Amino acid sequence: MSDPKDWTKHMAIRAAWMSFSRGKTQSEIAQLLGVSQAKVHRLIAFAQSSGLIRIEIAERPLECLELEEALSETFGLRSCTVAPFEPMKGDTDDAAIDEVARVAGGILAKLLESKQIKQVGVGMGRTLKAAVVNMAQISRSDLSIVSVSGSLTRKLSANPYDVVQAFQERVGGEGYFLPVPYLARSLAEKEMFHAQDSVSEMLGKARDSDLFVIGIGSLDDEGHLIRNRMISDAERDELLREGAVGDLMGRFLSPEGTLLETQLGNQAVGLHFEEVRGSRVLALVGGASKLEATHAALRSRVITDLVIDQTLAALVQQRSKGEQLRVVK
Amino acid sequence: MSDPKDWTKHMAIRAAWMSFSRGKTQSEIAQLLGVSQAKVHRLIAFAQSSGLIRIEIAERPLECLELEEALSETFGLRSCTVAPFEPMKGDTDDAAIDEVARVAGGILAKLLESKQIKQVGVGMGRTLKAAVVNMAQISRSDLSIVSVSGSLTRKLSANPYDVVQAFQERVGGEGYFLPVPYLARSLAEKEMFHAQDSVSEMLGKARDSDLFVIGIGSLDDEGHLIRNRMISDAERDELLREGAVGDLMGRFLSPEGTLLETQLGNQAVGLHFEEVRGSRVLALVGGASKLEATHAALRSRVITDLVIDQTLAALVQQRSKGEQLRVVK
DNA sequence: ATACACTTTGAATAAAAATTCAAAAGAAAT
DNA sequence: ATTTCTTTTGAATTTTTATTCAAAGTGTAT
Repeated sequence: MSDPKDWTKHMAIRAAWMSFSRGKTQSEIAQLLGVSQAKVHRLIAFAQSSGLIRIEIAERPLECLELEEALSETFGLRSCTVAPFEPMKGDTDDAAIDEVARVAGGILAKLLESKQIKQVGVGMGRTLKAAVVNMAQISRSDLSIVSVSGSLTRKLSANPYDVVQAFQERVGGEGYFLPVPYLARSLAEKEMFHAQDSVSEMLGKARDSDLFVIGIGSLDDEGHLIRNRMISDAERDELLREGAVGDLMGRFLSPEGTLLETQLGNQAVGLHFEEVRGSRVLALVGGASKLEATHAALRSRVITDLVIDQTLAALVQQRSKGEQLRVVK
Repeated sequence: MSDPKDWTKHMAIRAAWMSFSRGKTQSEIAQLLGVSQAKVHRLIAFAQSSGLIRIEIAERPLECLELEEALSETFGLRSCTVAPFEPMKGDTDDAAIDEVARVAGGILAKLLESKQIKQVGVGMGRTLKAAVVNMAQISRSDLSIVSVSGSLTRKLSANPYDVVQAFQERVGGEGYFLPVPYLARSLAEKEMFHAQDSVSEMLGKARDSDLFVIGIGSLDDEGHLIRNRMISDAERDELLREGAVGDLMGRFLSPEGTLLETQLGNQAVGLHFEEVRGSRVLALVGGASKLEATHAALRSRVITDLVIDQTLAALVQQRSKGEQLRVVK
């Protein structure tokens, strides 16, 4: 009780109960706690930011439910969850990603609480990382968390190592990751990695996951590949010229959702998306800038479960309707 | 979407997401929804009051955890949960009961979500009713909910019928209750009831419950027996003279937690607490006025699991320490 | 149609929460 | 011990939320 960090947490919990459960005002709480109203505000803010307080809304708006049904139907999904997100002036793609992460955090927690799933394969990306951070603590020390791709990337706080790490913190299971790069420098280097026993064993293990949780990468400036300098601008331009619209587990996709045979795609160290086809694959994606990539990824039919924000969902649905019309013509 | 009730709910859900998840102000939401700020406030208030929004605080204050441990130890409880409740000027026992109900609602939902429990026996009382109302909706259509006592009581919205009903609404299972009075008018009448096949069958079924959820009754003006005119003032005085401090499943208790052989106690139609000894018995109790009754009930050692408010818990703990000292002396 | 009771609405206002800012209190380095 | 830099604090203020109240709307009985 003397540690100042513990004291803050303890007081934050007391303040949170008085505020949220009893409905007392910050001034009343301040009086009881012997601090200022501003301090009470800070305590409650701390409680919220450190995840001590979880606010759950039982239902999603009709608009979302409709999109869920439409997308499930169009892309043959086993489940689809559309995170409510009505765009308002002043918010960017980041806000959409936050919403997806929040909703996905709840879904992941529920999914993993049942002991059906014994091993999850995880990809990389900002959305994924945020979703795991938003996940409530559960106890699943029997769960294995395996990275499906190479885990060495310069800096980048959303790298596989980091996602696995965060996952482990929340569920208490065992984490595995590949100490090799995400993208090899050459085909030869990639083959060298894959030839190593430790790597192939790891990938073999990853392949056996009961659930894969992955992101969808876009090729614009917002995409993690660009943003984190995993590919150069020249390489990006090359990919765009070849018709790539995004990546799924490090492999590049055409707008039709088929694999684009490129040099760079073959340099990805990790599971190929064709290797997980047929397994349960949960994709998390948010932000309007991911439209092309998401549409392509869904058309690949590898994804079985989707969490997506409302705005992007509406765009994808609209796009797929357009495609259908064009085909009919 | 044209039904005004549905419209309100739908808009409330939209507003709730924007407010709680996105952190938008009511004015921003009002603009998007095309209504006034006051309306947005009302929509969010509606969402909260109708249970669409659930706020969970991950941990309880240290004070509560300490009391939980102390009470578990003293009264041999399998589990004990102390609902945070630091008394502040202006709140009555009702506020404490609310807190117990909130916390208990969460515990019940979690307990029943696992399919371990196939049948619950429920008692009566305000606290119980409130706890069930606070329970999140779960799907357990295989669950049986059985009243452990007679269900006919004049008015009184916390009667067994009502508790079973509310329970059923939340979990979707089957509800059973006894269409006989809670307290018979005489011993003869009670025996007549018990002699009926339907009644004895029902009680037999109730006895097989995997979990009993009950309240603890006090004999002061706050107690449900008095408040709802289930016993007359004269009867109450008689009970007090005989040394009764409260009731457990309709039977009256001495301060030591032993059964008080009284006329009235024998008129209770329903399971006797001795019939559930050894089973899992979850008691819910809140409010400082229940001190004597709670202490006695815990001493009976029938209760295995307890949800209690912080203030009452502290009082009970203090009282039991006093008793111990007196014994040592 | 008209009167009556009862809701629902939003502008205005009161109350509470969030932020700002300057002062005080701690650390870290000299 | 002194200086410097960072952090923490609460009074004051701003911003947001909650309540009040009068007006408009809705349904019902006559």
